[in-house]
Amino acid sequence: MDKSYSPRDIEQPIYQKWEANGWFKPTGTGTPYCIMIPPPNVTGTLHMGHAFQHTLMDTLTRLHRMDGDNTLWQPGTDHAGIATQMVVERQLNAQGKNRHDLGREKFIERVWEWKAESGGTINKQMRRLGNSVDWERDRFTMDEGLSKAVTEVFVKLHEEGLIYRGRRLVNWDPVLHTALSDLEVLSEPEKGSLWHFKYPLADGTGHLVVATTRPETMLGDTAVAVHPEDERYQHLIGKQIKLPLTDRLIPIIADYYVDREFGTGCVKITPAHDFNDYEMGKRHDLPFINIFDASANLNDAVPTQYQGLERFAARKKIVADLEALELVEKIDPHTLNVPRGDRSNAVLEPWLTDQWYVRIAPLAEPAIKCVEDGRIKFVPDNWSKTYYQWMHNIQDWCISRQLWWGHRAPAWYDKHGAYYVARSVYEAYSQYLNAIEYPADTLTKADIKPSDSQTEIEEKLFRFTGRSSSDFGLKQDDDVLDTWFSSALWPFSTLGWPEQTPALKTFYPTNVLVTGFDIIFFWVARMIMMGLKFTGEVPFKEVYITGLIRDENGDKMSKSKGNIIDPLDLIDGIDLEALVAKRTSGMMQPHLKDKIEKNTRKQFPSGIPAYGTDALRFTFAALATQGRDIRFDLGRIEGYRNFCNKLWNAARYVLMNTEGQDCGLAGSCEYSIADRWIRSRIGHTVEQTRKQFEAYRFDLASQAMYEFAWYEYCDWYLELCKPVLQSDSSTAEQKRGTRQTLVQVFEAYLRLLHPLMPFITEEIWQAIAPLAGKSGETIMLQSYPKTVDFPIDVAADNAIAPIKAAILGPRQIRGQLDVPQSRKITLYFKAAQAGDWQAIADNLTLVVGAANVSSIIEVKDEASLPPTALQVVDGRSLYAPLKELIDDIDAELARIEKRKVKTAQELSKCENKLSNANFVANAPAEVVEQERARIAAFKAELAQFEEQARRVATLR
RNA sequence: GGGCGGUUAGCUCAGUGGUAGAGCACUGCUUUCACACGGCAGGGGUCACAGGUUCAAAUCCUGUACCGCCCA
Repeated sequence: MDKSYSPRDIEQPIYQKWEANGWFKPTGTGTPYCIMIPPPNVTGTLHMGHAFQHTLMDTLTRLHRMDGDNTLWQPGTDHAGIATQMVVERQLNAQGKNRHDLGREKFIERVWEWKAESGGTINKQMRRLGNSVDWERDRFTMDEGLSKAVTEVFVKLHEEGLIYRGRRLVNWDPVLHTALSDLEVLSEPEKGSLWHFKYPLADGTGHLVVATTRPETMLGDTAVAVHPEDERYQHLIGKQIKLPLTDRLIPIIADYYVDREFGTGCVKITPAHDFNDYEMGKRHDLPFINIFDASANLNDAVPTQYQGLERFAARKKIVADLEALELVEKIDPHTLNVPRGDRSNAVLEPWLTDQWYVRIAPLAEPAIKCVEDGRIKFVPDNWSKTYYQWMHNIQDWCISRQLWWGHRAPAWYDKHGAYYVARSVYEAYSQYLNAIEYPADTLTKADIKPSDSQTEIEEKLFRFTGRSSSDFGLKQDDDVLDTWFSSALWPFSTLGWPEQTPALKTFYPTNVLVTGFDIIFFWVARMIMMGLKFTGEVPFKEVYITGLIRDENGDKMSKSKGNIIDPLDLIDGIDLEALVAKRTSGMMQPHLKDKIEKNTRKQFPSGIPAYGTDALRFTFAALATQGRDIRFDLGRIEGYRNFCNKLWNAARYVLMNTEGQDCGLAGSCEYSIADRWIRSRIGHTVEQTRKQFEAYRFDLASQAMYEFAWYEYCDWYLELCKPVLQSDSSTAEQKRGTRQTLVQVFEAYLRLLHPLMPFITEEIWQAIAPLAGKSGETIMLQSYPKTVDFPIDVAADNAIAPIKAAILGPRQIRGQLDVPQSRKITLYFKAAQAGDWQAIADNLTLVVGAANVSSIIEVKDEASLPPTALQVVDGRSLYAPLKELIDDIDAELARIEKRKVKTAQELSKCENKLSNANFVANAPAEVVEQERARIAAFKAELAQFEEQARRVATLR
């Protein structure tokens, strides 16, 4: 092994070997275990959140694979309708073109080209992250198979009346010219105004005052509403208003929906441009006057002087015109929720259109039930409440989008606007002919086959019937479906549904979904609904909800904030200039550039060093607490990079002491107490790690592994090995026992750690495994360690305590008296319990070597000691002759005093507890006993310090 | 308005009834035989606040304050 740890050199060759050997594929034997990747946007890149979740998924995947399961981690990407279309349109804009210049077909070709160009980025990133997905099963939501699933689901839902076409208000994006679902609307409070307008009564008896936040919609008003019990307006109900700026008369109606407290208590009603007014319009049978076109400019339903005006220009003009008519009573500042599109950020308009909807209530009910009855479990469990709350208030889902990129709705229209939802154009024609009572065998007679393209079908049909396209042709719906509609089918469509494939039978329902809480509604809930509907089973048994990765200030990472960190930059490192360039290029809001540059230079004055994949992965695991927000700070990853370095060097040490030597593979071995102890500890660590992984506590699992490696194996065991291995007095059996333990424990530990840190463990394992008698091409297919492999050894755990005390005592004395650790001293040891001295005596070489003392002497009577420094460790007293340490008596006295104060504090805490009669009476006996024992120990310690102080003082 | 979460060391966070913890940062010592990306020793916290339950509360309950997220 190289002298220094260099992740850059080891990681990618290892990954290539794994992939080339096909080791990521399910083995075909064992219990099936499957995780579906949440498909990222095919043209995007993986951000920190992806890298985080992928780490957790890969860890679970590797763990189960090593545990013998038939393991599949299913990869893939989605087509991200709006996002992708926007990117390609922007590319066209840069060339001074738009999508309409190209036409639909050419435009879609362009998108596919762009997908081919950029689509590899994510897969490349995943390989760098070590993700062990089955690449041969890579899927894309627009693949033929997955598209077939989309069509099948659409047709079936339509057949059952669960998909319908409806004309109603939708959230319309006037910039992107498409409808959006409720979830894609972001409402934020924004500063605006509340305009108070006088609306004259038609009978000339005066006016009333309406308050509105959207003056421009007044041209579409078809009523004014008051609360039915509002005493102020009783006399007006039923009268007519002469709507200013128009010639219309509109009624004054009464409706309980009106909030008497808001504004004047009179509300203008614009049924075609407000969701609440829409409902009221239906209740009162009001006209729906649509005053906007698709870009939210005023259309020809308004008086000529306003036609063609952009909506906010219209607002200004209308207010000005009303002012001229002295119909504006007042304008108050007002904060209102403004709905904006999550992609375009444009202010959305409620707009009357025809769209496809999924009737959601019948799907939601079983989806709620399967969480209630535990067939699906959220981890942490709290998230089920979020899920319920949304599911109980769920609205029908608008699934059509007026885009070009996506799955086109499988519906065909005839010239009368009647539509035929069908699995193919052939089926559509067949339905159509049937609907218009054309002879049923026309298609067959015209020699039309189900596999024919639309062009072929129509050519043959028109030739056969002698009719024309304009008269007889069908036209497919222009709309595409919400990307989430196809994502909702992901757990079964990727496995081959609607075919009953072996993969589907084996891996569905999948085991766990790992995702962020931000897409519980978008995705998780919809997968559950669709999974239950079309397979009769839940799509996954558990949903592990991760926190969201934020920057060091707790802010969400986003391109516009310029605080994004590319996971690959943490792996490879990046210099400051490149980082600044990356963060400030291709910005949507160029005016933020200076600020972003300044912040970046401040936060990373010398760029980002290379930490390697393993350190990054370990950091993610350590940060995977149950909290909702995860602040990513470089200090953490640096610490875990150091951990990698520690492991690397520990491996070098182990190899230096075992390579080419007898590691006891054949001959007999004698285990030292340290050997037995570390075997017991790795067993304990295996148990903890398995338990925490089981509970998705990646943070606690990583902590258990970190602590074992650093604090037990490196800090203690490697040190305790040295005396045995270096001493001439230890026997061959003893040396073999220690060498064997060194390699066996380390080898097991590498397997334990492998799912989290795949690369460094593989690299080291290749060198260590043969010495431990293990063979195999790769660590990733070895068995995951089991607790029974290293049973707990209570006797060894007990015996190591006095040994540790004998080593810590002199170390602490030297440290506290500022004496170099290298100075050899005589050590006096006073036992705390039976067996203490025996443990020391049995391991004299070990202790003398590790403690760096010249000799250890058992103390029976303190009076016989020379003047010494005292340290109490874990109840055991350790003395070292002062003359071997220092000349300064006061230094030792001061040190003793400090220890004394600490002990006295602890003692008084315990005494307070025990002096409470209720405590003694009510607390469990063992707790009381424990307190009593602690008091005794503290008292003994205090007495020793006092005696010590007295004796040392006499030296003055 | 409804729902959910947070407040523990300088910073980032573990810790669900019984001796307050980790990483980073900080201080001193240590560059010799795995590792200075190291070792050893050490300093630092009335666990947001107020009540309550309990022999015992960071932990359970109630309320308050502040911060945050989701939904309407």
